[in-house]
Amino acid sequence: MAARPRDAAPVRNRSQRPEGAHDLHQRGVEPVSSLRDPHRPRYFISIAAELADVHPRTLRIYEEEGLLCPQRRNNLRLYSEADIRRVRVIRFLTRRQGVNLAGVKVILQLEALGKIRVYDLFDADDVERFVEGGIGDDTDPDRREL
Amino acid sequence: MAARPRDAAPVRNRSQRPEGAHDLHQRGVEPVSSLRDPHRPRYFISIAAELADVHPRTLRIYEEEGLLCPQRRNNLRLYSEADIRRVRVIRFLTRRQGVNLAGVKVILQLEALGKIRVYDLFDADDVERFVEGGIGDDTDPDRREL
DNA sequence: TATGTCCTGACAACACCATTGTCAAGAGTG
DNA sequence: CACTCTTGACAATGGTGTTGTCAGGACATA
Repeated sequence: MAARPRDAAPVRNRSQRPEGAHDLHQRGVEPVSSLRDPHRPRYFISIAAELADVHPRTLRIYEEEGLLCPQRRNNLRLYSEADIRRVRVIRFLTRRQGVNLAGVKVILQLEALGKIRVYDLFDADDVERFVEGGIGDDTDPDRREL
Repeated sequence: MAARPRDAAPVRNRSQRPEGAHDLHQRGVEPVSSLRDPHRPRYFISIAAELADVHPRTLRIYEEEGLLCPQRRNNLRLYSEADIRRVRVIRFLTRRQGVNLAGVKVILQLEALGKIRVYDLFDADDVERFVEGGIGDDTDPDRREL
């Protein structure tokens, strides 16, 4: 494989983190909930892609499709942990359940309306494997099972 | 177009109707509800396909996918009006909303669980155009609007 | 007997979808 | 300067949904 092109399989670059991100990565320090606000925009697209296990190009497409709406700062997308979790739900529905994006939209709208919870629709362990796992604490969900 | 091959775009053949079907087609006779039991298996696959505006091959695939379960008599599929209505809902979700079959399964399961009604999720007129319309009285939904 | 329609299992064509890849040109940051 | 971001665009690949078609057999009807 040649030199890694731009937006290729993402590699974490700490310098990309917005203000405050470093604090969250001190090993063994459990962040106070005010630091772990799940809606706080904190990750650049390459990091969010890595945490969500999708391509940055895919995140841009999800936004175009109306599935995501990350905040902007100086026209840079900043993803929150809630955004990342949402992408993981989408990933669960598309990869694991084979639902296409049109179907995902319907299902997520039902969840937004409070009629369902994706968690309750499928095997909890199955959903958990896709959706939960390190975001703020940077552990890889698959690696956690080792 | 050459001679119509088997299972091609369906053409109604009255001889295919199971017992009792003729009674329902007397013009101007409003059937008693006991005749119009929506769960009564009454239509061969070619007629059901025509009424649902899909191909017989598609009905067989829906059955394979677990989306439909028509009754059998002497190993012949017999579809009820409820079956046909269900196919029309599937058609609405796939053609109109672009949802794939995996997504349709999730949505229909939610309806079966009583959590949602597909009718309430979308514009009622839109759903109506796809789902309602002559089944027992053999009017074509699109033709009704003329 | 002949015809029509059904059955299962199988392969295929075509249009569309989802994800990724790549590119150019520009902007911002260190 | 190097890196990463932005938008807009085109393309490759594997998968999906619908339809088409085939063979061989079963059943009903004329």
